[in-house]
Amino acid sequence: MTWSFADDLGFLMSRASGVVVRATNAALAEHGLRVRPYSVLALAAESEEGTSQRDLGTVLGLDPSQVVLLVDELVERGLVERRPSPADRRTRLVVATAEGRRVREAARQAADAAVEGPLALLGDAERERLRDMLTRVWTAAG
Amino acid sequence: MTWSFADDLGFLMSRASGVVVRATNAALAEHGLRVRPYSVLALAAESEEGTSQRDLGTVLGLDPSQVVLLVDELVERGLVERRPSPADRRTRLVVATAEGRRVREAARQAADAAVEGPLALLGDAERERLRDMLTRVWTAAG
DNA sequence: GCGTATCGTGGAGGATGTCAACGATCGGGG
DNA sequence: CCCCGATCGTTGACATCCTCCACGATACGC
Repeated sequence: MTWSFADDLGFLMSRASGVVVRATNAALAEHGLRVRPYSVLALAAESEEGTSQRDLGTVLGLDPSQVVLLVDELVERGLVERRPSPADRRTRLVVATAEGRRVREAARQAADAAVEGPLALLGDAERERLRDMLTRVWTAAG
Repeated sequence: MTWSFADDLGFLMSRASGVVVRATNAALAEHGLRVRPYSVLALAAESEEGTSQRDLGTVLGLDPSQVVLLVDELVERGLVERRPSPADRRTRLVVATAEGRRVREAARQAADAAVEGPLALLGDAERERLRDMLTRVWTAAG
């Protein structure tokens, strides 16, 4: 049986991303994380000096008000900390703690492994093409 | 500037589908619809006899309890109606009204046009490949 | 017939997205 | 040097959306 939606790109992208997100969430649950807090933690751990909350929001496509809550949660659990920026007293730099970096690394491996399920039917070259196309869709919208 | 997320397929799929969904919602707003109610309406309009709410849920990946509310909303606006099934008194067939079919057609054209923005950078052959890959991701998760 | 499964419905709770407002701070133009 | 508009973080409100659980009504297999 085939429906009009089976060839609708918007529908397919929603369903596929839902599948991947759910698989990732299930894997992250062992580490007490979900996709959103994990992405904040991972991005904060990318730089030694830390990342401003505004930058976290822009890169991850999150409203600043959501970043506050996510960072609050991570601070609560000792995975990141807020530091004053030496250059701008308005901004607060979010930097991962040693514990945060450990958790992030373990979570990353779990997430990568979990995603292999849904992506099993895609070869390396295909994934590369998929990455390329999705990036173009993303950037075409500013 | 490039981050670790820029090549994460899960992240890209979420962002890209978000872009498409937002563009679609904006286009559907002129017709007083959003993506979810629209998809229910469209699927109901696919068959003359109507579609059971359970089937709507399974096909669209929605919880049955959500389908109830979405159908309620569409009934309220006279776009669909619930009919008893001749074969099973438990199921209620959701069938689009004449008005519902008109709205659905207009909404479809608006949605198709809106999606051309984000997908502008993809050629026809690429869209076909994208469809194929996303379908495999979707079905790989059963 | 009787037990089990299914359909629609209702309700709870959490997660997510969007928007408006506000104090504190920065930066630039006069 | 001072003021004004812009920016950063934060809070609050609100709508959407997802995931469960429970229930009455009905169907179906044994």
